[in-house]
Amino acid sequence: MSANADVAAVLYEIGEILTIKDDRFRSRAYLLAAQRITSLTEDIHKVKERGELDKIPGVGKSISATITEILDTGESKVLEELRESLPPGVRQLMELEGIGPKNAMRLVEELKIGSIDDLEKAAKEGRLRELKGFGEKKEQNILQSIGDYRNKQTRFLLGAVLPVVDDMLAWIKDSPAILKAEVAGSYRRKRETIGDLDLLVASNDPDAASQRFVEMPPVDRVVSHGATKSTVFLKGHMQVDCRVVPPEAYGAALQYFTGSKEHNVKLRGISVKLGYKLNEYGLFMREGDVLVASETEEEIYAKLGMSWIPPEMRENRGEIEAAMEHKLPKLVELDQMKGDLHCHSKWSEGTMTLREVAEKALGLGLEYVAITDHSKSLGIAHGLDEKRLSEQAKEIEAVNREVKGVTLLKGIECDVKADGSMDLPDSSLRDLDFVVASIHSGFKNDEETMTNRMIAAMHNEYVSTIGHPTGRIIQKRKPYSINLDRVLEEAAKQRVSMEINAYPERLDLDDVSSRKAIEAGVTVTIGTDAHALNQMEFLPLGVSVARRAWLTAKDVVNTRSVKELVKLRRG
DNA sequence: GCCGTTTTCGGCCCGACTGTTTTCAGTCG
Repeated sequence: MSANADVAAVLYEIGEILTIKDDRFRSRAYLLAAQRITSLTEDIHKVKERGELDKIPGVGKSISATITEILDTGESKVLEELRESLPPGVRQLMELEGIGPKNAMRLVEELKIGSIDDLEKAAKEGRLRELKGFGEKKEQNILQSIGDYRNKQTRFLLGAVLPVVDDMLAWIKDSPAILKAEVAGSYRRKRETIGDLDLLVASNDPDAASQRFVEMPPVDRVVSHGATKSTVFLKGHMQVDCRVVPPEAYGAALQYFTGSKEHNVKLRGISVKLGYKLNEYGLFMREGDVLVASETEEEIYAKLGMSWIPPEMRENRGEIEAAMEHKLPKLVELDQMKGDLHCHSKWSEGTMTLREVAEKALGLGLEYVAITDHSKSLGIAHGLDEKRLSEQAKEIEAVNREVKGVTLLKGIECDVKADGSMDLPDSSLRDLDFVVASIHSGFKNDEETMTNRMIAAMHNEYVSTIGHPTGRIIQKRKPYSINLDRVLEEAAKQRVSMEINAYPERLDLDDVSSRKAIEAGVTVTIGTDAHALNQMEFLPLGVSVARRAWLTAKDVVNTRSVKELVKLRRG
């Protein structure tokens, strides 16, 4: 899949530079094409071989030729020429909040500023105000932005912002001025990382509501504070934008601020064609500004001739077309999840006893949890050998007798050795209900080696699923090289599932690869990989990935009952 | 550059806030 990522990166950069050059429409064309290719589940080489590049939505003759050039030569003349046409330093300056293309160009061309360090020096010396339109205040803001930029964590893990959101909503809702509040944006779409939080508030007293917002305890600095729109930074450098709207416009505002931007642009284009105008206050007739819908998202989508689209799907990946034909899939829901299929305990590197796991599962409303401690090669994690595994089985049976209403499944997260064989003998695996096979070593091996290793593991008849199949750690470790097409083809043949690991740093497989798995005829299992009791609460994160991948209940093994699950055993 | 219930040319989404240019451009989402 890296060819898709490479092509998308080139198209994206072309689009970015065209934006700087104020070539709005060509820029949009490239950015849209880049986005469509990012979410393409098929290897773009195959599309090219079929001669169907221009059948990809947003790709026409010209971009199709550019893609061919990238795939054949690894380069793009269009991009090279654009890069050369841009004075050095412009793109770096635009990394700063408040500096856009216009000001970046002027700073570089008129003041010969070539980097953020240059800019800081000039601002401190008061030289920026030489430029028309720049004053003392702007200089101060630029210095502030440079400070933010140097401290900034670019994006936050979805799992890490959940508690921040809970606290914020509790504070906001505890005010009589505020009628409704929720977080929209990429948080509501459940992207794996979140750039900032978009808080939406319904109120008939916007001044009081905004005031309540900027007075939140964790606020470090107020960036802007208007009647209906305010922005703050929290301690820890997370940005939160707040919009206040009257309650009758709440649905329109929720739709608007949930995005994605590309989804909304497309929706507003369709509105125009139907004679409407769509903004954060509602859907209006163009003639005379007559309000058509605004209270709920459902009404707005309905007036545009569409089914309501779940937020996780709003990425302009074909969901609008599907909604117009009323052919959206019925996405898997959290309350359909009957169990957790990856969980550690004190027997290896977890911190909780089996009994605690069972009781926590009851509290979460689960019917079962697969106990999948590490196997013996992971000495550092106190992995289980044959003997301890059979001792653990006895304890599992005892807990199952004592704690009613939930079943612990006997399982293992079995290490896949370098040659693709399993770390425990079949005589041990045979007695288990659920086997997660995971690779924990040799991440630097080449694609052929890793792919063959994984495929060999799937040939063991006791393996149920492949754990965290790409090994990536978000923002820390790239996926190891595997040929996912080959792996999925073999998984379908061997009837082995692929895991969506719900641990916040992993979320592996990701949304696009999970979609690809289903298209290849492979089911997915969702596991929290919990090492502590509260980590069993990560299950919703895994469900979010599945929903972003358009998965339905039948695609996800966790929706099966214990009986059905045990029937799925291959060995 | 792409696209088509405005159809092969002429469109291409919409509004709030800031700073400073007394009427608006730039930036952001």
